[in-house]
Amino acid sequence: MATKCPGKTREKLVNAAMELFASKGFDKTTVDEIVAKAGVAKGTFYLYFKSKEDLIKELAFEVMPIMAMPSLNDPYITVSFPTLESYLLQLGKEFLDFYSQDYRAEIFFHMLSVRERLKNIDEIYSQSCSELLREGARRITAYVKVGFEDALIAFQMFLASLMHYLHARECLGFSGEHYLRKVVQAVINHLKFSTSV
Amino acid sequence: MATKCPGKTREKLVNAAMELFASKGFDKTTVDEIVAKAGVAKGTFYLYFKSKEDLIKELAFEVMPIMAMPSLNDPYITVSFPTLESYLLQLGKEFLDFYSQDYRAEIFFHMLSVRERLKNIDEIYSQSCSELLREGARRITAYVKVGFEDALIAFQMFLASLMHYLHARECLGFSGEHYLRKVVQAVINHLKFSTSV
Amino acid sequence: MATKCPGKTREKLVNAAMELFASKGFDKTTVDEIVAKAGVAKGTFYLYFKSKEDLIKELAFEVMPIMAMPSLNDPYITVSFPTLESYLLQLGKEFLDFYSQDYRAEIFFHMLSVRERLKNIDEIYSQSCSELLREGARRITAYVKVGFEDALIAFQMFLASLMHYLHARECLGFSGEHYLRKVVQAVINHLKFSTSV
Amino acid sequence: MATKCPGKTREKLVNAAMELFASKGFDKTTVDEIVAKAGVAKGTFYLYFKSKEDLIKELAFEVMPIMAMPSLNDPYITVSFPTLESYLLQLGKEFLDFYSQDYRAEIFFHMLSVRERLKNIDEIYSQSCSELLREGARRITAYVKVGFEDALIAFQMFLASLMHYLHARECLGFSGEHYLRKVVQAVINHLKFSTSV
DNA sequence: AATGAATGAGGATTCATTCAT
DNA sequence: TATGAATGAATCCTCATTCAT
Repeated sequence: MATKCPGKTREKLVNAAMELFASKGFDKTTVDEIVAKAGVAKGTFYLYFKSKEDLIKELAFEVMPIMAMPSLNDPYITVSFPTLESYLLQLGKEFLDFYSQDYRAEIFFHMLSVRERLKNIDEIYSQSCSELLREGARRITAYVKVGFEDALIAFQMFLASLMHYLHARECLGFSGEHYLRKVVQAVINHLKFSTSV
Repeated sequence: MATKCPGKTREKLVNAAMELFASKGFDKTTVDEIVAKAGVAKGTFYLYFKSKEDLIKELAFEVMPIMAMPSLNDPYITVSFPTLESYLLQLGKEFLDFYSQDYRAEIFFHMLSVRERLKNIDEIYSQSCSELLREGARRITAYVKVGFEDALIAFQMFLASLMHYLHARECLGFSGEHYLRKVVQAVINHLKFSTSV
Repeated sequence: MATKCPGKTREKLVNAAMELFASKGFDKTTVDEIVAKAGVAKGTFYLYFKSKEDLIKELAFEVMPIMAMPSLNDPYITVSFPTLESYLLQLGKEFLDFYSQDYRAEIFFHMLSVRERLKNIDEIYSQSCSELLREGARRITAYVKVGFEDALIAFQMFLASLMHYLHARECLGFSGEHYLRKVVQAVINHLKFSTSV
Repeated sequence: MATKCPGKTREKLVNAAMELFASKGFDKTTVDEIVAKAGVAKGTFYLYFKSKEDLIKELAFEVMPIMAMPSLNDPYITVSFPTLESYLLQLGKEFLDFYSQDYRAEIFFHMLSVRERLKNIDEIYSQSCSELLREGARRITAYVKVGFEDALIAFQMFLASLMHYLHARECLGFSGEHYLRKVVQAVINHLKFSTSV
């Protein structure tokens, strides 16, 4: 009954919850299940979280799309990725890899659906989404001569397509990589047009 | 206490549920609330639906994206819309109008998030999504000389962008119409490239 | 499982709760115990009461001192009880009889102690206590020529003594009847003095 | 984190508990709250008290009516207070002053209501109440020529009236002093009668 | 003496579903 | 068809107490 690894209890709870939320949804996952999976007692949960909903906030940030694209914040990126194409491929790969851990996609869609009810989550999402889009657009303008608005639309379409793929995979029949290449190509094509015009 | 308009009970229940699901989510909406809003007795609910989940299936189909684009199935459409651009603008307008009734978008995202758990819904979604994408691609090929796969990607990006707009609206700051024009333009640009190559 | 006596469920719950609250106190009595004693299912409790505290309000009024003295509101009382002494003896007897059902006294003292926390109960008590004192004083003035304030004090002392007896019984060693006679005599004595002056 | 003033921990706990019990009642006050208010750790509580109930006993005695009337045990009192009237006024003043610290009255009523359940408290109360009444009666007989039983009744009525005032204050509308004078007068009046007869 | 993380039995409340009328 | 009282399993959360440090 003693603590095997001190200080890890919170982490154990978060991980257990993550997996359960992914497979069953927030509302259907019980605190009982979380603590059972984490291997701690019921009361322990409430030492670390005020309530079940409190835990949700903890998870919300971790599955946001902005967390899925670390290269978006790497300042030396233009060096490693000389072309926009290679850069977008990198971002796309990161995104698909990140969400290939099923529970992340599940939780993220859950976020979207409960946004209305949970103000905290709504704020986290709105803010991180804005940041993501703006940063993405800024990066594009570093590669190609295009207006910010066009870059924004381009990046949003890129992001939207990746996101849509997460739940339309089986309807499309393409592999992630193939799909990604096609989408990047489409974005590039479109941008070429915007710049040449 | 007698039914004023016989035969409308089921409809009243469906409408009540729709609104409640949209604002509170499936799991948080109780049968009590549904019957209260519908103005019928508790037991009556079970005359029309085997269970709460049974009702969900009823609603699932109604908020699917395929229902949002009636023009996709209109056989005479190429007449009214001579160009791909005008056609996509029409589809996009229909889509945004359809989901401008907030509860539809809410319920749809809810669908996505519970798909894993509710096999029925998963099937409905997969099937209708496939149909939608394929029909959209087919239509594109009627306008421009492009391979089916490219048309599929193009249409999926179009659809994905519209869908993403539903929850990224406030992060973008564009009006629906402006955004739509930009997205259609991007798709067209890309397709021009694909065909010319 | 069928209802033996329709419409009595609420009453059964109230009675069961009354007895349990008396012997264990509000906080220590569980809803489980109440429904077990009432012979209904757990959920049934919440059909009739919003919460456990809601039930308390129901009981609060029933154990108030004003309920213990029905003769206080009988308009023909001066006929049956020609002297103040006989009238006070009657009121006192009613009071002691009422609270001889132990649970009433227990619940009443509980009320006093939770008054601060439960605004509803505080209001019920304050109002019913005012009414009781004022009516008692009015009755006294019908028997003897005395100012209202003196009558009020006299009646309050009478009431206070009876109430104190409920928890000081074993410290005094008198029987209820003997005690009552003494108290009534004291009140009468005092009033005689007030009037003669 | 070290104790600034060693040996004061127990006292800090008692004081914290006193305030909390007064405002929330025993059952609703948690050990968590007590230690938080006292500024010590959870485990420390159990160094000083076997259990929460153990602490209650500690407090019970401190709020008993007998503690409210120190002059009752002063052997030189007949010197300072030559008349019964002046003596009762003194006792009454002490009583009202003592319980004017609200939490004492609150806790005392709480005691009364949990007496049934907590044998320890019941014993403390019974004993201290007996002592109080007997001592009060004895004092009265030192002033006036009256039988012990009559003195007992008189003192009990005096005490009961004061106690009743603690929760009927707002129903009466008198100031404490005015009320006290009236009650003392009534007791004196009654005793005059008893002796003259 | 002091700490505070961990415990787990216990209690309030919810809600989908049934069924006698 | 329609009703709504009754059900009870399921779930969230509390809190007194322990114990290794």
